[in-house]
Amino acid sequence: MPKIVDWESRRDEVLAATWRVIAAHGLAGTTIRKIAKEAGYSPGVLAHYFSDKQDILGSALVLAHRRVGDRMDRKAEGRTGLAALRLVMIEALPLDRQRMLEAQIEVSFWGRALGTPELARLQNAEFERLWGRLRRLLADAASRGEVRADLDIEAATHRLVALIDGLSVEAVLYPARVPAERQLALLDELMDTISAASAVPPAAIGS
Amino acid sequence: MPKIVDWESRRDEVLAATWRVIAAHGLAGTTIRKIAKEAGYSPGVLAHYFSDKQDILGSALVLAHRRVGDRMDRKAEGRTGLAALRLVMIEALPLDRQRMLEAQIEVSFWGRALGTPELARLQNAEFERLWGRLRRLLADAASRGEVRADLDIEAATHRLVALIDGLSVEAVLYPARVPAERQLALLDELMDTISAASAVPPAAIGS
Amino acid sequence: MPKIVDWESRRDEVLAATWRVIAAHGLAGTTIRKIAKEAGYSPGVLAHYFSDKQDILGSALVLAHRRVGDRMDRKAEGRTGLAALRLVMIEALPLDRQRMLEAQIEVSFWGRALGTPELARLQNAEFERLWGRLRRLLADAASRGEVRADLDIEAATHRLVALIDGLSVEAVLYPARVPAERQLALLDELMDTISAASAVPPAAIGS
Amino acid sequence: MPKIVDWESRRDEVLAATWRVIAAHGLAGTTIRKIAKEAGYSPGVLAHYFSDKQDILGSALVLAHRRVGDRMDRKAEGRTGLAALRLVMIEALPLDRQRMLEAQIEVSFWGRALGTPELARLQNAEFERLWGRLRRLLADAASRGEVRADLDIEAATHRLVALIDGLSVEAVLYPARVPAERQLALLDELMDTISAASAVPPAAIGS
DNA sequence: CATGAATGAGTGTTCATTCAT
DNA sequence: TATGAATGAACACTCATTCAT
Repeated sequence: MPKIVDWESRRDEVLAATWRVIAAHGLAGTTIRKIAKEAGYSPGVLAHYFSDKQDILGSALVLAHRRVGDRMDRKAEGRTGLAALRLVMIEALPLDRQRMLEAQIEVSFWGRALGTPELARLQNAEFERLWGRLRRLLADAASRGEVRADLDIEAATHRLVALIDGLSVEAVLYPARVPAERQLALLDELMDTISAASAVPPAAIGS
Repeated sequence: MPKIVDWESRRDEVLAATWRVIAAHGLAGTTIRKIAKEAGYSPGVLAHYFSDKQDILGSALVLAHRRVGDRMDRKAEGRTGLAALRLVMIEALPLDRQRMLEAQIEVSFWGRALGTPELARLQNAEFERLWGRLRRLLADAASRGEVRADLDIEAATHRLVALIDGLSVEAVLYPARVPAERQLALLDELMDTISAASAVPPAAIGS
Repeated sequence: MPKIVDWESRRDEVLAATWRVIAAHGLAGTTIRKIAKEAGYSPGVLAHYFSDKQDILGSALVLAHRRVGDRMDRKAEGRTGLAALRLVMIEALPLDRQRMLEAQIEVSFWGRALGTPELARLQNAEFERLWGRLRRLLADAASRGEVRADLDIEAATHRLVALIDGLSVEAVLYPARVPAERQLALLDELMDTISAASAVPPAAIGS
Repeated sequence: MPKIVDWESRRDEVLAATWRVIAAHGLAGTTIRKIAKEAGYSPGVLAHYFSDKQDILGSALVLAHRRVGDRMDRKAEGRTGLAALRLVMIEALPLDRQRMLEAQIEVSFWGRALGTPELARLQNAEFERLWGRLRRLLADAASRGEVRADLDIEAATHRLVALIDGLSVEAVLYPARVPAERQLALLDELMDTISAASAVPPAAIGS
């Protein structure tokens, strides 16, 4: 009678350990042995839950994204339009320890995509989900008349995503330069240029 | 009468080969053997020009930055204020093949900083230079009355830098999503929110 | 139920293989690959039992000394004074195959000390142990009135140690010149000059 | 018209540099580059004076021996028997800086013999010369009636050689334990057991 | 299921040697 | 004759992966 283990929770446990190792040693310094040690298991056990190292790393990235996505869902629940968008954006910015860790994971994987097509595809799909989520929120806000009438939703989505990505890498590399207040200021500035409530004349922006 | 080689140009030759290897195989897949092969030498030669692999990689990053900086100098020469700033920004964005390669180099190194404090310090210093250059240009523009009277120069610098970083990583990972026109549109939008010529009432933005 | 290995005995197994490789190829020709092959393992295994090559070599030297020391303990057990001293000396001289191997190990490491301070320290500590053991035995013999009343114990200890070292290197380099009988003759001559019982007329020495 | 260089003196210059490198870095840390640098030449020039590294090292050892031999010749000139023997022995013991350097060279090469048959043969020949020199001096002393009538000249030679070798290695590894006075004391003790004049009462030895 | 011993390919690096200049 | 650039093999070491227990 084999021991019954909670497959999913065991996997998540290992993946969370993977996050910590990546944050501490970088992706290049992340070995299966370090992950196993951090998780409290023997190196060989990972083979039961993952096919290989690539699987572990990819899964760690996906899980991190899912955690962020879940938080976004919870925070935006019951809200709509720009109000929901702002809360979603806040979950994506490296504003506290947890989100800082997520940014470290994220940035670590970016450079890996160049030599690992499989990972590049994965990142593309993940990126697509974030992009789609933001675009949907913007479209929702537009349908509610919350945004400037002439807003280019694709371009606006791009501005949001670029802000997340830009601030993420800066927070990882130069944390002192990216305090939470600055991040919120840049976010709100951006939201203002989107908002219909802004006194900004349409013709002056995005032309 | 020994064979005389141009030390500097030989180094640059190897570093350019390093760029190509990084772009093709990623930083993790960049080995000294591949660099030597790409440069057309035997693995041992690199020891003549560099102390170790870290030296090669760090030098490759610094040289890439210097190339960008030199182009910025040339393009901005004889110009001032926002006009100079725009030309400088254009050299930093992944708008063509060359600048795309530079973005690939840049993004590849970001993830490496976490496990390599030495590299993190180097990146900090390089980042500081870009940040300082942009801030100086903004201050120059301000002194010429080209920017909004109430502009927070630090925050505006940050928006510029975040745009560069955000678009860089996106261009590397999802090139189809970041065509040159989109990049220029986002840049000009940002320039507009900075410019005094903008009809945007000061109170409406960045408050 | 993982495969259980006797850590200590596996280490000793590798170290004994190291001895054989050193004796056959010299310390300069001793590579991790040769050691692994001689021990019957793949090169990578050694990393499980030793931190690095220095660790292997140092441990091989220490183990060789411990083997000699253990034999000395066994042989001298229940004996005292000069009788014990003589048996101890015999274990240190390259009188048979096993002790010849030990001499080869020993001599191989001497030259290594110059460029390896860490190893020099180790050798100093080991030398100290042999010196102390011989001095204690001499002091014991003195307390039993077995040695000449005016014997300088430090100098006498030195003569014993110098004999071991001198004969060791000669046995390694010119084995034909250092047969067992010659070694025993030199040892007994030396013991005679120490012994109080030495009724040996001057003329009888060296015969 | 080619530049005329003094072949021999250029070789000796390189070999003296080799001694210094060996003393400073050990034989294992002695590279052709270090030797060339220490001698003030470029690495490639050594190929003009030596066939390969082995040639350099072997020649360095032989030259060191010749230097010692020359000193012995000079010191013993005009002397005979035990008086000459004592002066010769003194040149072989690590009594001052120069002879200490020679001991370092010597000891460094001992361990190398095991993996380098060619070097072992060389050392055998060199050893033979020292052995022969000492034996001749002893035989001369015997013919002059200076030694004990029943002295075994071979065995006595061996005691002399073993003293040199034993003290040499100890001086290299544990210099503090082998001060000049101790070396001279051990030498004179040994000379006493050889000398016919030795009216030394047993009790006086070792004081 | 879990272990951790074992594998072996691949890495950065060093170095004696060669050779065009 | 002298240079030092270039070669390429060998080294110690790391690590993902496999597998007997």
